Amino acid sequence: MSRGSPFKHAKADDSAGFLLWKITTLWQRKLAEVLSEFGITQTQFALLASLRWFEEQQQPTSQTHLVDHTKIDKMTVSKSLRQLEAAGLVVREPSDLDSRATRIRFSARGKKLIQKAIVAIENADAAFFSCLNKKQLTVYKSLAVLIIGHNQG
Amino acid sequence: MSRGSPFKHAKADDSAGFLLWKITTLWQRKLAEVLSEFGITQTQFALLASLRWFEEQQQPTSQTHLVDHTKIDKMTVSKSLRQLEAAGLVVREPSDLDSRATRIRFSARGKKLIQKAIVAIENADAAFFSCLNKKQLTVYKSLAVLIIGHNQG
DNA sequence: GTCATATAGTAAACTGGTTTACTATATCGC
DNA sequence: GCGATATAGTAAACCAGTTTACTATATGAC
Repeated sequence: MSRGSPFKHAKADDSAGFLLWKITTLWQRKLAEVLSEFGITQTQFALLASLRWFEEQQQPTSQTHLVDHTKIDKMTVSKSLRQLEAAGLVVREPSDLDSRATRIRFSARGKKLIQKAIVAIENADAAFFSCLNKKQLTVYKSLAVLIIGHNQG
Repeated sequence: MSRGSPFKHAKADDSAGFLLWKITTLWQRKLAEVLSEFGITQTQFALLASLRWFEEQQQPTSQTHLVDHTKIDKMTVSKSLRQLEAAGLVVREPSDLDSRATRIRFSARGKKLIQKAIVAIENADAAFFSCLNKKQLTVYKSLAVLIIGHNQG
């Protein structure tokens, strides 16, 4: 934690974790703002994006698949998918492979929405990091990959 | 968002925002784990750390000061401070400068706890970023500062 | 002084998400 | 097959934090 003003201005002598916290706050805010246009939360976005990935692989998708893939806890996944169903963005139906499981699919509306949402997020992303030039962005991302590798599992 | 597996492995061709989201998740998890030993949330930690900063400046601190400083919304600040008061970590008393305002101070226990918590967080921070050497860390932080500067206000 | 406006803080209702404890089905060892 | 164990999903209670709408005090214009 900075020995100077810990919250007002980002400084290079702030700890990495503190800078991370600030970036995150700003990024989350932007994310929430973009997603609110689509009427979905970050969690729901992650689930839909994950679902899209499974559908691209042509894999029938259960809630458990989404849990494993997104690392979102299963109760949250259960509730969020019911909300998404209520919003008409996904369809839930009993799996024919495993009668305990629920198969999740996009509705037509849901598929369209996630396409658009992903584009919007990509744009927001580009804008957020637009102060870095190509080289800096590459460096930033490679360091990020290092940190992630170091801290997961 | 990656065109490959979007959630399993961090890759340098993932978008910066997606990598940020992953790092953040990992960092928040670690943070929550460390803070749970002290029985406080991240929000409460931020408030206590901010309060410590004000007390170091020898400034009498109101809830509004904490709101401005931490950018946490005022209702959350109000509730969190009441919890912290109930936990015996801070003292709330009417301000003598402004009779609408509440002055916030550490209890002895609160002061001790935040010292220790800050050390614990600093250690967690060092461990989290320990895969970067000194130079890399400096680069990472300077890019972070750029990004923050670009995106706030 | 007094009226209009701004500020400090909060109650109540709500939201998103987690924890705990459970049901129902599947699978594995025998 | 059949009993033990694991897995898919959920209901209910709970928790942290936000939104909305409000009270009370302070401040500024006149």
